Amino acid sequence: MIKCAKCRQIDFVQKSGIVRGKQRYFCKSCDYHFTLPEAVENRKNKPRHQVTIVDIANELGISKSTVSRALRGHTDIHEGTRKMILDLAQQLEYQPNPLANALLKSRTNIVGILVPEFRHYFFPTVIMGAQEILSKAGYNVMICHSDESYDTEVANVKALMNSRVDGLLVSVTTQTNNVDHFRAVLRKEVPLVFFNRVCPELDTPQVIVDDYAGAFQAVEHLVQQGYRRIAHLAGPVSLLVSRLRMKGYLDALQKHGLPVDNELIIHYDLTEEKARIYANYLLSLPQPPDAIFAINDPTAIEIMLVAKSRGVKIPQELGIVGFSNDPISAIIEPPLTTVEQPVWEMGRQAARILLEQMENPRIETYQLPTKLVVRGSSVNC
Amino acid sequence: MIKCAKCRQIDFVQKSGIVRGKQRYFCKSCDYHFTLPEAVENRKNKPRHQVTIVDIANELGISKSTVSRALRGHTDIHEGTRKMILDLAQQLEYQPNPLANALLKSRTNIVGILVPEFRHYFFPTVIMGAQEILSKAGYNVMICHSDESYDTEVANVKALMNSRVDGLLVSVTTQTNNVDHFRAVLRKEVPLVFFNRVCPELDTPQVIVDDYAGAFQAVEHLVQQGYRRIAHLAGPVSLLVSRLRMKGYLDALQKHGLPVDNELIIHYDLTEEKARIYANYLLSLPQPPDAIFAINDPTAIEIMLVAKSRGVKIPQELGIVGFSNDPISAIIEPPLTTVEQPVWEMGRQAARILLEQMENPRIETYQLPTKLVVRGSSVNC
DNA sequence: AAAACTATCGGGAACTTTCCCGAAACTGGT
DNA sequence: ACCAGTTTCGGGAAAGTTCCCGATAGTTTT
Repeated sequence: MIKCAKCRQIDFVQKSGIVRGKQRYFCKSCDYHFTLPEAVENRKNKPRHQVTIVDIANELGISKSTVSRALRGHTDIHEGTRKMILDLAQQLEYQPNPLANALLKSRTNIVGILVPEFRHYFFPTVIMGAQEILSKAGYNVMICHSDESYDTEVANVKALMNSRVDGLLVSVTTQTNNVDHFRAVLRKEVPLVFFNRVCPELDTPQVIVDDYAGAFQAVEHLVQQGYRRIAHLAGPVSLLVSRLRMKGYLDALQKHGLPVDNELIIHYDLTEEKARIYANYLLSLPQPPDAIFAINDPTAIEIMLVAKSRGVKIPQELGIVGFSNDPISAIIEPPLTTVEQPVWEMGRQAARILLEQMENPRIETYQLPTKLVVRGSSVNC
Repeated sequence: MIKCAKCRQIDFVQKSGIVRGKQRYFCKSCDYHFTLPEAVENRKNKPRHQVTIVDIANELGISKSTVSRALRGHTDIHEGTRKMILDLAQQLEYQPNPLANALLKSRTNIVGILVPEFRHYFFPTVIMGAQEILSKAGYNVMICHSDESYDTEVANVKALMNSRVDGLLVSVTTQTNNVDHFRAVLRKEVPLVFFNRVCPELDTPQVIVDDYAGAFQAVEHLVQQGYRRIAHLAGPVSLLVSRLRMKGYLDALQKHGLPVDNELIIHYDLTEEKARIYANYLLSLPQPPDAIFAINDPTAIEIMLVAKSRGVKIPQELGIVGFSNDPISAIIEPPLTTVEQPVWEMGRQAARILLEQMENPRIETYQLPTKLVVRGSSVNC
């Protein structure tokens, strides 16, 4: 009843157990185990055949090597053959499969970008700048945001690395104190460039703006406008930006012989709620400040809103200066004095450095200029 | 002097041309062509060996199939062996190569998101919502922005498809009239979901908000506040959102017996410059409007700025209502009345539908609710 | 006309993983 | 000891490219 799959005889075939639910047989004659082949209809529903290089080769009766060479623009090929191949490729709408290429060369042509947040003007704009350069260079971009959470950042770095990105552009969270996950990236020799919120303790390029000079100018401007009791709502100490702007603030005070009052210096985590809380705190001090230098524009704007709600007049009773020239700062009433930084250019620059890093690794810190933009929130006339 | 690579004799060897810069030889004895092997140091500098499944197999003296099964949590394997493999994998920090998997299964676990711009609150927020759902489902996200350019959009779709994304989340540009590039996506059976700026002519799911009701309420609110000559600065006719909000505007006017003045209806391309130009145009009309319903918040804000610069008082001389409740609209002075839409939720919803689409394709339009948020810019008391 | 080249092409390994299916090594029961 | 049945493992194809290198046919040189 059962024919041996090999010798086609039926006499020596006997049952021999069950494998994966299917009856197995054994032919004593040819000493051969086998199971009955399934109906072919169970052929696994392929997703839809893609036209490949082999299809072209078969169609033309040549080898896939030749097709590959033609498509890659290699020299080692006859002009006629190349034309033939190119024409057919076009006709069949051949699209090379980047996955195969990536597997072979172990490079994906994808760059990962990791930012802490996405809600304000700053990071989306940096990303656009970076994307401009990267897509020109033939790279795709994979964007993650860590939502200011250290754990998410670690997870994202892992996910990006697992996706085998060819490089990483990163701005860390306010919580990032441990940088082991970035060390792992460097250990695997994946190019890594930090921007804005950088990691100076790591031996890899960093792109920042001249935070010190910007902060210094901002505070000096406040002094020149006659403000004397200038507070600073700063970012977390973990961030280099915070420390640099802080130093600019302190040095400007010192230059003009103003005392440093620790009561007026607050580090916070850059969340909206905390900004409001500390703004309220500052304004309800027995001796409240007559001006506040904020770590960035969103912070400055929260301060303005709090001041307004308390009936504190800007700039008469309170001067305010922010940092980064978010478009919103020109719109708000009164318009916000702020330190302009080339945001878009920062993305471009970071991308360029990343690309260069892939060719010839070099560790350097790049600094972009800042410029004070004076508006109504600080002109005490 | 030259030994034949085959027979090891030297007598019959003679030169036989040059291939790729290297001297080639021919052995008459064994009828064999050969070149001298290069020094091995030229071995191509591999990027750094990745630990693979084969490394584990070799280390343990078992086959790669077994390792694969163990790692994939297959049942067909001895508990002891599995533990051994898992332990070694952990020790070697084995990371499966998603590229090989992608090539084999032809799915990348990447979803492409394509938006027209990136500068305002809306799209980044939608993206965050989508990302939340998608990353939970194990997908990475590749983001492109077309910068409101049709050509860039086409190029981006092509790039994304070429990267073999498993699905696409799209909001089209203001210029998009031809949708052949999306038809190509559908033809390749790649799941595609539109959101916000949708393509109703394509048979694929669309996620929108109740634009009609939102617009209707907004305009009705203006009427109830006593405004009688209400203009509408609308988006391009190509976008469904524009048409729906327009219909809401018209119907609200009609319901309250107000005439429709075509002079007061302007379609524009959503750029800042044009917004300013048309705002100025409206306000310098012989019979200027006493209120403007703007297609979205950025437009409304441009109008406010223009009005301010012309000394037009808001809301006394000009009522303004926007659409989408951009956070900036609560901050600006006076605060902007606007139609709130669940932006974050729109991203989540679009992502969920895309995921469902991958399992069982179904064409449907999903509508999220809107809600009027009344603020100072329209309360004419 | 042999020798020395050149231009062009083909074969097959390699990249890493999954999956199919056959096979060996057990387990118990007779 | 023999057999049915089960558990566990290995071999090898497949996915789509690129690249190395050997091979062939035609062309020029001596």
